Amino acid sequence: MAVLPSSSSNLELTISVPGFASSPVLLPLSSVKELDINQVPLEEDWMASNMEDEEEGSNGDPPRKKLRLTKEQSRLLEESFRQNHTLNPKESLAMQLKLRPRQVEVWFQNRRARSKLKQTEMECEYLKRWFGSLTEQNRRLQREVEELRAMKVGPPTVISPHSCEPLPASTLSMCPRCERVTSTADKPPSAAAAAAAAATLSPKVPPTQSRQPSAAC
DNA sequence: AGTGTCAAAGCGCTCG
DNA sequence: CGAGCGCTTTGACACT
Repeated sequence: MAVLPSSSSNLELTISVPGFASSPVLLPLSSVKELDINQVPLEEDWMASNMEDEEEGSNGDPPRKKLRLTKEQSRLLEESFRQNHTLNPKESLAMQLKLRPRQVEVWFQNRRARSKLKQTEMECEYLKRWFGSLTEQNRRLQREVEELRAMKVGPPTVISPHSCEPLPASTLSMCPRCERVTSTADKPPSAAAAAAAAATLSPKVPPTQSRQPSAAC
């Protein structure tokens, strides 16, 4: 994932749809809002409650206290996450934040999960839009076919320059650039043409803008 | 009361 | 075999 400078209140994400160059997208980070709402506890009080948590677990059913990270802790964690999505070395960061290494580890795990979730949501959103535009394009082409059928123009007789025989109408198509009738029977699709067709199908460019004049001529 | 968020825990998988 | 990680669930807390 690309790392770009961003403010601490933004969650940096990239979307990686197959065939697409990943593009960073900035999203609001909801956790910051929550931390703003909360009063930041005094360091000593907060640490005291943290250390109480550390003692738990020796006997059965210890009450699990909800930990709230301070603004500064969140900021440092986010900064560290932006530099590297995996945690290393965990002890030094934990010491810097006055947290247990396990807490820092868990934070990174959760942070990665949130990142992935956001990315999945964005991919889903993108695919929905893509599906919509493909549906629209399909509708347009269907209409075009109907119009052409309605014209009921007799098929032109085209003599192949190679075989000197009349070509079947089904093999003929109009080049949109030079507006000449070409035949697919004369020229079987090359590997390059197939690749170009695949490129048209793959979402490298917005689907509605991907129709280029064919390179038949 | 219902819902959303997020720290934390538990479990299984992979890898060196 | 242990460390590290992903995935899922749990529970505390805030907000409506």
